Amino acid sequence: MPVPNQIGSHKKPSARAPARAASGSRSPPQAGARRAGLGCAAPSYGSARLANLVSPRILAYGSARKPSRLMVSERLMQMSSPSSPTPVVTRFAPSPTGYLHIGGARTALFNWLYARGRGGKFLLRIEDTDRERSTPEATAAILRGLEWLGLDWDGEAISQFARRERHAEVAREMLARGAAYKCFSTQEEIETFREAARAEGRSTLFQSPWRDADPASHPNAPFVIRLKAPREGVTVIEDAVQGAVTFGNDQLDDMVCLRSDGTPTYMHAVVVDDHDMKVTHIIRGDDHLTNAARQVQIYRAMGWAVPVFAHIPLIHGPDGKKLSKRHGAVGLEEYQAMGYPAAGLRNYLTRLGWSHGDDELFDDAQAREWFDLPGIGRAPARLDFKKLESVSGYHIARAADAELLLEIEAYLVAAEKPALNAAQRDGLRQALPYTKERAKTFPELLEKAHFALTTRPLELEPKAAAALDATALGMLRDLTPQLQNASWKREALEATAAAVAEAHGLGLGKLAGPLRAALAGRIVTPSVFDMMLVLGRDETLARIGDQVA
RNA sequence: GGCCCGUUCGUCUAUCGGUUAGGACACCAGGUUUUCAACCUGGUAAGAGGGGUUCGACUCCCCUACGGGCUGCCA
Repeated sequence: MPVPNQIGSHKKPSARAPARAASGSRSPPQAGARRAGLGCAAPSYGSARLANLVSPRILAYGSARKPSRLMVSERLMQMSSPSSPTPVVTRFAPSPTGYLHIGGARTALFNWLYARGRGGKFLLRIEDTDRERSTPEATAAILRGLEWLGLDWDGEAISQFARRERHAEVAREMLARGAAYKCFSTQEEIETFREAARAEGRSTLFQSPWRDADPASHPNAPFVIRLKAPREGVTVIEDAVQGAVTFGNDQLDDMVCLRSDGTPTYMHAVVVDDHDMKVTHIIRGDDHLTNAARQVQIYRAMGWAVPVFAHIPLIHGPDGKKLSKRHGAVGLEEYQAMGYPAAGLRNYLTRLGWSHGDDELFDDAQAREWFDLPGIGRAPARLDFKKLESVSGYHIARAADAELLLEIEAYLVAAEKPALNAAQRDGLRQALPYTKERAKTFPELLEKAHFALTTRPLELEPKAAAALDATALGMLRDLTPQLQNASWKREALEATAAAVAEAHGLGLGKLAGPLRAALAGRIVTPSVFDMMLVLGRDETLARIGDQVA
């Protein structure tokens, strides 16, 4: 687990490094030339590295069909080939407006897997520019969630809000480059424009009258800085998951980069931050696919290298609808509180919307090795708790006892259940080998380990009490002296029990039921012999004695 | 409304023009068994619909339907 991270550190070299250190070494921008010559009919990647990504066909005809996934993946492979030393840098950039959404957790997981599998970096950035909705509590919840899921990030989490000066600086530079302009239109004017457009059935995308205005005519009034986006041609996103996605530039308006109060918009801040953080691969929800087109225009306006985009489908609820609170658990913490092990959730979430052939169950090392962008599906996946349970059971069964114990205690805290006392912890530790193989969740495991957590006198469940009828008690009485002398080994105990049952002309099953009831007070438990081994001779005899007395 | 994305068993998915369309979860049946499980064996179950292209389409193209996203001085 990473050391607790501080938000908003200004010491972060990657965050505060001057822009020229990053962009100065890259190929010179060609955006200007392209805009003049081609009207931006073709994507103008500011980097030779990324130019590989685009097939000649796409470059020549922006509206060309999307290439097959194979074509895309081949180009991606070229990119990460040894000839390209660029280290992979991914990031997770949640808004701190609530809990960590399970879908967001999966996005973080994909980014983490991709970076970690390639010796790259996984960064965390908190998008807290919306001061109204951002809270420190939400940030803390996100960090806590990521730590629980086992997704460690490099360096300190970066606060986007803390970087607002840098965002403004870039906006001003765009202004200086002629790639942006000051817009003095008021919100009311824009609204009026939109209403009129709607009424006439025109596009409601705002067209500012200030786009080509003479600076001499600028009033002394508040203004926003808008991107001077190309109006002709198309913008193509070469997406590692969705393929080439083409947007007509007439669908993209001159978005606001800097608000009239001097703060950056999300669209602008992401691009600046991703560039400054040297992010090479942006893996995020496909609700950002359209945004990507607008963001690419900012990259081009600044002559920056465009990162690889991978827009992954969102997770849906079991009914196929967008995952929301009415589906039950949406926050990652709820999953911890339900008692799923982190490793199981990682495995399940990784497999949800991504595949590596028929592989279903794997550990982190395998996931890191196998995870790749072409394996990501394009359709939204539904949450299936049955499968989550199954996968979780697999991971509980193969977890080391010591770690399991720690995780179970953390679960107890998360679920707001009473903590284990020393005796219970010890009992659970001993019962673990006999219970973990058959539990899908921690509460289920605890239920099966109940016999080792409880103390005499046992409270009998009604069904357990019913199992202790006269015949049963008779057998238990006969069993007692045998147990006092038996060797406390599984085989010996089995033989002893079988002999007593046989003496009564019954099968072992007829004895096991009552014995189970006496030892655990319940009828759902591990093997009676396993329980006897865990309990020890004295406790076993005492519990039987409590019933036969 | 406009633009963009998606659609293989109930669910997650494999399939990269030629397969009896495979696996996993779930479900059903049987086996094993000291309960619940776990485990073993077997089974039911799928290419949204319609047109093309092709000797041959789940795979490529078009249309329709359905689902989702974007269309903000939110992120």
